[in-house]
Amino acid sequence: MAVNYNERIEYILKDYTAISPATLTTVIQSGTLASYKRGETVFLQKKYNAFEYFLLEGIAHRYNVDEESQMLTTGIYIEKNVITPHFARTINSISIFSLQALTDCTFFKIPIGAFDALRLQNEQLRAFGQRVVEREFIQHLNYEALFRSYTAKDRLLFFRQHYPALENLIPHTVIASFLGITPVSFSRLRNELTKN
Amino acid sequence: MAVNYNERIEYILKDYTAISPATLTTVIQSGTLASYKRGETVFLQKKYNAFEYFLLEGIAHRYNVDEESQMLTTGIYIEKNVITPHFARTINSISIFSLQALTDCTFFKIPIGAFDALRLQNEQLRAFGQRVVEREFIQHLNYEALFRSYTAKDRLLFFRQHYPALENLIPHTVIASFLGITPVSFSRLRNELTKN
DNA sequence: TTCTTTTCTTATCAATTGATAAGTGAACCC
DNA sequence: GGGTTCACTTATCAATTGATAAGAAAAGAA
Repeated sequence: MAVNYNERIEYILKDYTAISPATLTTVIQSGTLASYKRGETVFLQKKYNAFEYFLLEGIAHRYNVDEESQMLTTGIYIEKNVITPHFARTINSISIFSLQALTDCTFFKIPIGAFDALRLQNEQLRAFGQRVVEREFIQHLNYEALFRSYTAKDRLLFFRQHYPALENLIPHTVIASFLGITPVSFSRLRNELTKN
Repeated sequence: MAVNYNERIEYILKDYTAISPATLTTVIQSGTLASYKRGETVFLQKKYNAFEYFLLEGIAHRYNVDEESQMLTTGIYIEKNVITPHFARTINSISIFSLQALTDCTFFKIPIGAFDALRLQNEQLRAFGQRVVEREFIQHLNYEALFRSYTAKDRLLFFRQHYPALENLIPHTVIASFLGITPVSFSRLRNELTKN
């Protein structure tokens, strides 16, 4: 079953705001497709990057590496979603986290200069960019509450609601890291929740 | 001892980027001072707000109220700092959190329209705005790691490093909420850490 | 002042989570 | 096929954290 990537770009844009056919065409012409195999890195923390990304197919996660070279997952992206925008994940275009494909992935990527130029000309794309940022902050707010006042079990239930079926598709170590618990605790909670 | 508020506005601006005397004057003329007594609300979640704020004197915190009307503190602001910028804390100028004075506070507030206009004309203020956002995201990243992979004791130590002496100035319930632990656990950790 | 209220501490016990190690099963390599 | 590695589970025990209640100290009110 072949995936229609242009339809997915349209889906993502329209998920945030109204987009005319002309705008859609302009966006599609401004970027290119990029595919990554499971495990490959899309961009690296502390490295230069100057693209916006739409995740068209597959699952990816963002992570940071701490002093003891332990990987910490701080976000998970599923298909038909935008990756956190460039301005919010870089400083002077230097990434503050890494992005890795957890399954085979296809992205649509647009050079940041081209996208900024489009936004200047196009009201719809300005609105799109603004809505993306708004959702990003709402999510941020949810997570602030989630990690401060919910138990690990609650966080797993939250995860299952927001990322259904993902538990069977990506490594449990990644999910456990994302939820802020050890893989052993994660397995224990899974066991406990299936008993009910 | 009287506080020179203009000096503090200058301090805050220059803490982020170079600011000329002319720019400083323009900023000062664009806003007004606003004072709040301890316990008073500066702005409320789900209410309209259209200002940028500099905290010149005092301590404030941002919080949200959950389903069980429990207050959850998600950020603490100390004097000579900017409050999270308008675009990052509102959706269509509706606040996504509340801000409350924890001690008597004095803010410098600028209507968002006036500040946006200044930024359009003034390269220094554009840079200022950008740096504020950058620091905001860096802090966000720190907290993502802090709550996912550090213990409550580590978070308290982090808090003491970043907010020295604050433990004696604001309610412990606020700090405990901010750290994601109960006030009882907070007291226990304080006790444990003084023994060393 | 005295009384009341609020804030913080301490104690006890239960529940959650982590650390470590061993076991199971699947995937992969030769 | 056998053997190895990797991912997940399960078990045991220790450490952390929460819930509840009671006590001590500080702040406010009359």
